Amino acid sequence: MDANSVIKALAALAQEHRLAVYRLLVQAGPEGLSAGILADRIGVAPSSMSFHLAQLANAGLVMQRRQSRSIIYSADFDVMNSVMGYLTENCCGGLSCSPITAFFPDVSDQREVA
Amino acid sequence: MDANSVIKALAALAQEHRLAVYRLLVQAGPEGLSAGILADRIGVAPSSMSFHLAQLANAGLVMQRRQSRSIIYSADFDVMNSVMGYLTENCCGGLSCSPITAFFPDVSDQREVA
DNA sequence: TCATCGATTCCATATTTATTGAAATATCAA
DNA sequence: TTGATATTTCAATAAATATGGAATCGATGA
Repeated sequence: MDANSVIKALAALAQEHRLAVYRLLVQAGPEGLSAGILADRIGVAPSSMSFHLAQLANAGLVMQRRQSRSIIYSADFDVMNSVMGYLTENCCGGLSCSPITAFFPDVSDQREVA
Repeated sequence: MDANSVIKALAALAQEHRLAVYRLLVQAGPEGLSAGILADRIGVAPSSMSFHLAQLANAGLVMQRRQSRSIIYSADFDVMNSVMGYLTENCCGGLSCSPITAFFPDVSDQREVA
């Protein structure tokens, strides 16, 4: 994965609402969530949500499919996978930064988005 | 680690020059590199480099120490470690996105910064 | 067909970010 | 002290980002 793609993905996630959206989509699994539901849950105008979803899609972090009138978004793990690989490879000392040493969940942070 | 800290770290890395700086500092190890050397290597004005280093420092990704007239920056892996943990925990399906499946280096990308 | 619903695009605006020259600060050496 | 060096801060500017109302597009059902 090239640096440009990594930057696009990091920039997509480096925003309060988009990070929250991505977390919701990860939770939601393959079924995904519609743009409208996401706008409601996050609390932004539909047009703003479209803007943010476009960024996530442009970074390759989410997939979209039409289902009747709704457009359903779902997390696509491929890019996230590559980003994690890039960071591990290029931005970690090779010793730390591994999820093995950081895997324990921060329970206090579990409900802050929904 | 709270979402805000993650966002700050991701935003710090989601910029061409800053990502390049961080990679250089990871390569450089604990000895680090001075602000001037970094400005030269990256190819930006000293004041621009100060701006970017301030963002990395504010995100907690780098440490600084004065050594004579120079200020030496070095990578601090703690925050990166936490970010990796947060992403693994909250933004990955729990199945993929693990460095175990993405660990193999992209050799073609090794020299693009330096 | 027509009204409606869900989502996006367009537009205007406000905010944030990035950039660099110039000035200010800190250190050192003569 | 004076001058040179390294870095940051300040100021001005340009560019990118985020926001939401209004208009538009697509799909559905009566």
